[in-house]
Amino acid sequence: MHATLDELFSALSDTTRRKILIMLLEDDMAVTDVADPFDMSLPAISKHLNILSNAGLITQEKRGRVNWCKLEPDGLRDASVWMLGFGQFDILDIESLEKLIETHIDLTQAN
Amino acid sequence: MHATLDELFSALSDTTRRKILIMLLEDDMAVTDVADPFDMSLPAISKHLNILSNAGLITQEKRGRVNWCKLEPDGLRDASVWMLGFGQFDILDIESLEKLIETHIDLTQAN
DNA sequence: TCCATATTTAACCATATGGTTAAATATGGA
DNA sequence: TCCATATTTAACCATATGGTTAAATATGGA
Repeated sequence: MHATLDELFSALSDTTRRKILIMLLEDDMAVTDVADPFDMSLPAISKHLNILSNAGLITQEKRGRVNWCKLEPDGLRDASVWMLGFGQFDILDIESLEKLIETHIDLTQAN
Repeated sequence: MHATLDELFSALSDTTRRKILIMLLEDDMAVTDVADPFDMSLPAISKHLNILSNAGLITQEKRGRVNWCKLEPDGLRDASVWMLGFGQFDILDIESLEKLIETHIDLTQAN
């Protein structure tokens, strides 16, 4: 039931969907609220959310009549692994990568 | 003339194209040689190569009648930046990321 | 029970995608 | 000059994608 890399990258290849992911970084959201900032019909957003679900990037949980969308934390993993495994470590110069990690560790220890 | 993230992720969302990128990691290749392992017509491969070019993932250089394809080292950068900037640093657990970096630094210094 | 709210399903449409084969083009070499 | 090799272009095709509107469905609340 693992999403394929095709599904993953394909899900990421649409601006609307990437924006939705960023929004969900903030907090879980109902479908209607996800749709709000977009100049697009609700069914269109519903379809985008399905694509994100199938790609394993979000999960949806129906409580009452509200369908809550939340980010799936591991969703990007396979794509990241492919990109790093691809071996072009210089993609991000190592320095800025290290800085990111340090920041992350600081945040982790601050917890 | 920068490729969009849409183009980038879309280019990566096809198995054939990802395989081509891996092949080019080895060495630059002529179109015919890229096509060889695939059960697919030459024009189909030619189109895939165009998509990879437009996404900024490869460059092509015509020498004589041969069109040489080579990996564009920075091609994945924007996609990586998006994914890291997305903030899910735990995608790859930090430890394995650090190991990758150490390995990379070792290789760099061995040069 | 009945209406409002939240969301999905169905039917449709235009365009994009990934493939095909046949023909065109350009270069190399005898 | 003429053929072979390398590749692209053109025309086509089936299916996928991203959108629409209208109708259906399910739950909440008065």
